[in-house]
Amino acid sequence: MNISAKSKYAVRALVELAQHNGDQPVPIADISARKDIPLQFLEQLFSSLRKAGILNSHRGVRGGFSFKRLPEEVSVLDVVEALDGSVAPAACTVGAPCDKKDHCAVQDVWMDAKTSLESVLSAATIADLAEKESMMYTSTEEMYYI
Amino acid sequence: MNISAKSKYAVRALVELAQHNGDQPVPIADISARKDIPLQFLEQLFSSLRKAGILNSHRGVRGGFSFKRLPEEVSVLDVVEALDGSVAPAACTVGAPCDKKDHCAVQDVWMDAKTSLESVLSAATIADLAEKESMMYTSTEEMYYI
DNA sequence: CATTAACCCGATAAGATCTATCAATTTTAT
DNA sequence: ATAAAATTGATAGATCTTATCGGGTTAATG
Repeated sequence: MNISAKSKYAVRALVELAQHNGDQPVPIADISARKDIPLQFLEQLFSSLRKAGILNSHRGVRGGFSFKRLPEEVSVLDVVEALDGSVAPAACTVGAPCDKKDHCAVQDVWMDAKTSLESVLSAATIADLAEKESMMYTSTEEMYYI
Repeated sequence: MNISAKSKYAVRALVELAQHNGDQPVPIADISARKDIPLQFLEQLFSSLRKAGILNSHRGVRGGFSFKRLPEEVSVLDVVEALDGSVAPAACTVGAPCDKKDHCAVQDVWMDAKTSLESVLSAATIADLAEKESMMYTSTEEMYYI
């Protein structure tokens, strides 16, 4: 059970984007530098997120990316599904043919796992995470100024 | 997010073993044939399950495998952890060092996912599944005898 | 209108992991 | 003795993941 580096990078990058969300699009080079994510890899990810309808892109000088959907309405599940596909832990839970010899009670367990994962990951939005991290940052900074 | 074929094979195999659980150990060749699992691959899996304290092995003629812990007390999580390790979807949730630049709210999400998965997978025992499948089998058979 | 910042796209390489098989050995009931 | 069965270590083959490369396109700006 693993969430790919793609999804982990992407969630961190989107949180960063949400924190810098003004009227200007943000170039991926900025995000790459701040979050220490390989630039060309991040390009691939954001390209997928654009195709998934989560981001807008703007080409040319002063271009970059911005949210197409509000960060409040983009969940971690949306990101993971856009980049890695379903979180189903077994193909038989998403329609793939199962070994017919099984009168398969096991499938129910994988299905429960899937449902449970979806529930957790859809509960967390990018906006939530951005706000949480801003608060963490603030309180950490305060440590130095007591 | 994927559960390996190893774990899926193993759970199915253990359900089969639970259904045949008498005083005699069951050879893996039988289980392999009934569940259509590659024999030598299954050997590896059962060897791991033995090392994990879930199964007993008996060598020689009339040998085979039997449960060391009762099927009622072996959860799907136990099996998955024995074969694939932790179900943690991100290394940072199990002690691996995280990128220090992050004031990381994202980690909480992966941690919730892990907890939720563990909860679902530990709720299902091999004995539960064996019983369910026996009932399914019975009712399917009845279909033919109406 | 030339320059440059930035995204776009397809290919591919490097590495890791997963799945499976092979060959040889050891144990033990009969 | 023989045969049934687990044990062990090596390794092949396939697939997936993680990047990187190299060129292309778009558009703001002076």
